[in-house]
Amino acid sequence: MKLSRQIPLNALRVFESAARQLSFTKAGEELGLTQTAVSYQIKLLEDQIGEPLFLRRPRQVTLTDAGARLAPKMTEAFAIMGEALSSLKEEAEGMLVIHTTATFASRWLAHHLGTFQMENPGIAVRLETSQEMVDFTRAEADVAIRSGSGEWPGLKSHFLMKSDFTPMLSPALAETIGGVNEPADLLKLRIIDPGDIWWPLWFEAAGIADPDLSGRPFSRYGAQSFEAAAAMAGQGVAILKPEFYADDVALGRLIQPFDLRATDGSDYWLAYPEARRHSKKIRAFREFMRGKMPTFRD
Amino acid sequence: MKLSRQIPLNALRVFESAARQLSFTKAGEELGLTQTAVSYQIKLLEDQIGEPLFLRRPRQVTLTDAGARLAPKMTEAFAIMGEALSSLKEEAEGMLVIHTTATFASRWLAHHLGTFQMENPGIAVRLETSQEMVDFTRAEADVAIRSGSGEWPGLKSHFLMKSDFTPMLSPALAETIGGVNEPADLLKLRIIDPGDIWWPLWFEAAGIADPDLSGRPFSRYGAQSFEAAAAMAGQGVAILKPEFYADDVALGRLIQPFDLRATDGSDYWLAYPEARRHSKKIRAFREFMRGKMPTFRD
DNA sequence: TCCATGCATAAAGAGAACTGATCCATGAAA
DNA sequence: TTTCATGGATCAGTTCTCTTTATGCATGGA
Repeated sequence: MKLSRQIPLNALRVFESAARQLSFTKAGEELGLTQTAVSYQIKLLEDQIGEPLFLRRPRQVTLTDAGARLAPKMTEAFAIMGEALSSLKEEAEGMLVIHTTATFASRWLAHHLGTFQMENPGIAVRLETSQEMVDFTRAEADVAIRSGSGEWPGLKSHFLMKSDFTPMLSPALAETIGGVNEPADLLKLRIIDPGDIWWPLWFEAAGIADPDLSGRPFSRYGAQSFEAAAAMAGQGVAILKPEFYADDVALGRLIQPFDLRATDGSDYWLAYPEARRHSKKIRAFREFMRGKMPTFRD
Repeated sequence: MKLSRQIPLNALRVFESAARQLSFTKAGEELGLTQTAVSYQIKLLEDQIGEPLFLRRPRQVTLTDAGARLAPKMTEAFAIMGEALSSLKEEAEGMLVIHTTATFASRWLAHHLGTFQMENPGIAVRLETSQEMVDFTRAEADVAIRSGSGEWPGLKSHFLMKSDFTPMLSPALAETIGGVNEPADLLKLRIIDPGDIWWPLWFEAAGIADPDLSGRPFSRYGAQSFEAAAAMAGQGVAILKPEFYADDVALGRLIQPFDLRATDGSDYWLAYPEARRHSKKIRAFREFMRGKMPTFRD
């Protein structure tokens, strides 16, 4: 059975307007309908109720007792709906939930989010971090910043930057072997997380096809930011995305001995559901990222 | 523009049910829809709002923040509507407005309406009397009892009884001329309202083709019940519908000297708008009339 | 691993809803 | 009085929303 058969909601909506204005024509104007449609809906409702709601007098309609009782209730009910709906839209536009990795959050967003909030005082930001790409149908998320291929079905994604990496270490540690001058020098030092697949990728790019990392003291940190902290503490060489550690280089806590970077093929992307690309808050964040990321692409 | 574009009322209705039960399938059952339809409507609403309302988790859905804020408001609004609508139906069914002539009201309804109200304690009766046939689109009326042809467009009408008439007078008046034995005797008496077109019709039926009524003392009462009162007071002979005065005959206040009745072609009918024939109160009144009127016809 | 549950998606069809044209009644203005 | 303007009703035609059937997918439990 059609839903509209049970409670003729559209007819009630039309009735509410017509009762408020005591005119079918005006109701039509208010609702963007023709007078014909209003007449049709009112009759529909009257048939459903089994009672006339309007008395048709020439050049004006008036409410019957029944209509007069019904009208204020309908006005009230539709007011509640309208308010709930519009306040929902407002609130929804005021809260931006960003999902990203712990590393990107701490190393990049932390530095730039303040600017976004200055520019968008009406938008509160909530940051969620996780290792996996967020599923927008299962979690409350507006946008995600992730490394990957940029191919996610149903999502619109914008290229942010290449996810390439290079060895980094503390200046003091480099000094212990008289400076790091060529890639092979790194093998004289402790490698932080030698199981990381980035290491063989980088060494291969550096011309050292098959470095023996297997026998080395093994310590898995799992998150780049922890590895970076270990490197800054002089505990070894870490392989990091230099974009994230520009500050630490500037402050002398880390050095990047080689310009050479390697990549594992996955880049950083901004992604959000295709259907929500016109949302105000999403547009605001997208434009903010475009301004902050020189390599941003649509 | 379609009305449903502005506020997707049907989608909200579906959302309300789904949010209350946290299940699309159950919502479908409650509303008499398939799960597919529910899914479609929810998506429609989410697109309209620009914000997901449900989180789809395996084997169950849960409300997002936005959904949780919206749901109680919708439940409230729909409750108001539902209550207003059902109380309207109850009230509407509890008040029966009968339009009829003053004569029918005082001479027939007055005697029988008590029975109707005993049988239908939930229905209050309001009686409106007027000379003209009521226009159901312009006046608050549920049923009308009228004499006429029974042909009223848009109205369902039931034959009640023939609208035939015969002379009636007080026994005392009849005695003054030694009893009324043949129609011509009536011409010896004062005729109440000799201008009434019923008189020539009846005399013609009685075989007196062209009685001279023109020179008689003229008094126009206009309503049958006033003429009847005058006849009972012995002021003359009135031409009346005997069905209305059976009581007065039984009490000896009036006599009907001849069985002969004449008719002007119009009968008594019960009428109401075709579209409202299934209304409970109208059905109740129709069945009541059927029981009280031996000549009632569908 | 297999089955039951619950939602999503696609395609197609029904019919509700809307429109445009026209008609009618009435009150006001000429 | 006649004419005009206003406001609804009616009718037929059309659009497109909504619904259904069929199917797929993911997950939790047996």
